[in-house]
Amino acid sequence: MIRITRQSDYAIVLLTRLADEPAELHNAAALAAEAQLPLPTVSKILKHLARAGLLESHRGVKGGYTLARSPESISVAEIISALEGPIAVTECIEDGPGECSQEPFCAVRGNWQRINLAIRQALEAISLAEMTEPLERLVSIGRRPVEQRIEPS
Amino acid sequence: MIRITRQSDYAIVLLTRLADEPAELHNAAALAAEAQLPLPTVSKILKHLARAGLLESHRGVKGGYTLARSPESISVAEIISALEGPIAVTECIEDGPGECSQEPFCAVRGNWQRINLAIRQALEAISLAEMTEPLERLVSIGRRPVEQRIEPS
DNA sequence: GGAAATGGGACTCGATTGGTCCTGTATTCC
DNA sequence: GGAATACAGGACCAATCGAGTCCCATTTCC
Repeated sequence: MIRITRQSDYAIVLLTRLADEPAELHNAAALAAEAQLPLPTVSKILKHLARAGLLESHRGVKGGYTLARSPESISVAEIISALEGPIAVTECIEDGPGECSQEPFCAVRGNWQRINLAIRQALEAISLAEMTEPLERLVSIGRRPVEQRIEPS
Repeated sequence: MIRITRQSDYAIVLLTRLADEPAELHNAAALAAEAQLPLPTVSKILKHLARAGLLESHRGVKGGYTLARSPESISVAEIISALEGPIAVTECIEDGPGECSQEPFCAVRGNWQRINLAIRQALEAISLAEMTEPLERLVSIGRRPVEQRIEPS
């Protein structure tokens, strides 16, 4: 269904909370309460984000998480990749060349790669900072990918 | 994983075969053999495409399928929608306003709608005809969505 | 040393998808 | 007119995947 997982969706919601107060440490319990999501799930997501390098974690009492980088430099594509692995619209794209038995007969694989690239670039062009902004300022979502996509790859 | 279903993938492969010989009737068995896919699965996919109006079917001996429209006028987005329903990156987008209990607190829903729109437009901009073309001619995949996406919606 | 927090898994349950099969209906050909 | 062929529509099963929970180890602060 061209669907991201619910966890990626949650992740973005949680990260926007962290982006609101970048200087402070937020622990999993507080974030879960704020976002009205179950604690174990929130905890799991935060762990993944920390392992991917998007969050810095601090253990122990008074521990918690902060953004590892500025919200402007974190893209939606990175967040999704952190939880779901590389962005690949079709199985054959993720598997890489040679894994699909149909490949010799398949006339469309290369074109899927192009589509996949277009989607990935669209997601890379949107920063976490933009996701926190109200809608009016977000016309750039429609525009930003343009420059990147025009140049041949 | 931002993944389309395998059936949508198959559908595009099958449709490219139909697009190669638009004037002739192709039955399910022949298409299955050409694409090296199991007949029941191919048959199911073709039925869905026919019901969605992308294929015209002819029953009886010597029956089969043809494209209902020219390959240029069928978009990848239509094909995916025919098999998977409307393109919606997140649950809350598909459900429509009011269905998500988090909605009053959710600051990012509107932004997801924008992202979803960008992806949908990228898929709408690619025609079945383009999927059949060799890679060199496909720089347009990277360029086509631009004009549509710039205009405010 | 105890409490509180993250780190890293294993595990279960449910939904979705992939795939098959069966019955009915329309069409063609003999 | 009957038989063969091919689509229409859905029921059905199995496998996979995602969501969510739980447990235990490790670190840090008081």
